[in-house]
Amino acid sequence: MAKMPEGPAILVLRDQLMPFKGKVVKRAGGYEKIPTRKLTGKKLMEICTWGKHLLLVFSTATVRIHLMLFGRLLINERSGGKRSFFLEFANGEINGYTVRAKLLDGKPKAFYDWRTDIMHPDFDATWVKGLLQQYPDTTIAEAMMDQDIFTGVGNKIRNEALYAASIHPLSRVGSIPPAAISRLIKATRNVARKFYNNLSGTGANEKFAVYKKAFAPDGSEVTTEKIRKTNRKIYYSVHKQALYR
DNA sequence: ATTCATGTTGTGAT
DNA sequence: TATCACAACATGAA
Repeated sequence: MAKMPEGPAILVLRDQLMPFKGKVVKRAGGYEKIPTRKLTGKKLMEICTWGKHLLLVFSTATVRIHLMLFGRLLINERSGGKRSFFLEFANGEINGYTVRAKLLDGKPKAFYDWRTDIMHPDFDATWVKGLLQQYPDTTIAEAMMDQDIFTGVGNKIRNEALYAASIHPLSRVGSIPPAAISRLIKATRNVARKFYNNLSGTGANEKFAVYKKAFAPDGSEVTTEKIRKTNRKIYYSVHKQALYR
């Protein structure tokens, strides 16, 4: 399985892990500094996600897995190198390479709010809109990468959603008309859903409007810019995306 | 050999 | 004290 760090990809991962739901851990380990011994003999009660976090829920604790930029989670398969986190069951194994793992003391409900998770049924557009209002001077490009506002959004979804909503990434949040904000939130969920469908279906997601493109679908030129602050690139069409400042 | 990439956290300077 | 810019980390493909 390829690297797949944005929200939709993590949800696909969850789907693929379902055969292990309800199964008992035979052996757990990895070089991540968490007490994996505690997991031996425990039943994997539930598997869920919060944005880019993959959550393995046990009766008294939850393992939070994050793939960062390079992480891979292989199912019933191993590759070279040491596993940073793994679980072995009677019916197969989950092998994490360069994934981060952390043990949370308790159930996910105690830690997470799904109103901001773009992949979750509890997503609440009004709530997210309210959160955005707290950052009027921030650029929308930056706000979209904030996992406490747009949980699960990564660089691909951000750029594609801004294009779909016709908003320039360097627009100031406070200057964007409310209707355009609503459009953006809707577009974000649409883009994410499409990514999820593509990944579930073909296992790949390679179709982009502006991300890493030279020209947008409408024929206009795509501008690429590296934001120094975050060291990430934005891709946008000056022609199509309105700048609010 | 070098550069770049779907990400986050910690540190030192201001 | 708070904020900000950058370093650090980890891997594989081009």
